[in-house]
Amino acid sequence: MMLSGDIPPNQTIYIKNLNEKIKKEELKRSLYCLFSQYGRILDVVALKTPKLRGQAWVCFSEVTAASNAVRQMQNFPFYDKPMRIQYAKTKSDCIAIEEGSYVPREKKKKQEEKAERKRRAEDTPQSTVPNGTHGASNGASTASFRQGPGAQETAPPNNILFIENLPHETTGRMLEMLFEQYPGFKEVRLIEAKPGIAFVDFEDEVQSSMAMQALHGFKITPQNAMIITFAKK
DNA sequence: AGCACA
Repeated sequence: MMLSGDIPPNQTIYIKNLNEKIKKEELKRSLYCLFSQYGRILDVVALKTPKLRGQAWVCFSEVTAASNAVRQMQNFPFYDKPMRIQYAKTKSDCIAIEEGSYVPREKKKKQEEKAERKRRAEDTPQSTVPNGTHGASNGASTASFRQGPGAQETAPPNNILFIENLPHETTGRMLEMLFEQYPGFKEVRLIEAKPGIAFVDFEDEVQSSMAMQALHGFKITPQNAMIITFAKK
């Protein structure tokens, strides 16, 4: 049983059945946030051409990351549509470049060039992104991968985030100020019996993922970088 | 359904 459709493993995953109403830039950012839990992402490609809308490619630095993503995120409801994920059929340019094997592809035929010009016109300029994603970040917030390829217990996405390593003095209000700037925020729950941890609720897993990506590693004090994972179900 | 990187 090869459910992935007979495509051999690839560092890049191909995603289809994406919600076509989402603007390209937002889609790419959300995919980046959602998939960065599986490994380092080198590139996210999404086009809004008639032929390519509703699809995207996410390039990982490791095949194992791609494999985990294909399995664990299969059918994940993303903007109200289940993602269909396969390995990409070909090697991504960004991967080839990293390997030093990149050769610019053949010049396109006239036909295709015409189609491409047409696409430029249709790919209407998207209004600039409204939300303040780049709000809070101090130094250590971007990279969330300590473990190398190998041991990996990635919790499945959850609309509830689990926060650890908080200073015991942390108040609910402090955490609210950090998390409420992200769309879908509902509430912070401190655990009285267990100082240093908290749960933060979001409307859905996509939104919790965005906040996690943005705030993981955020230093509340120099000794207290927040550790954020999806809460266990 | 549809596999690109300009």
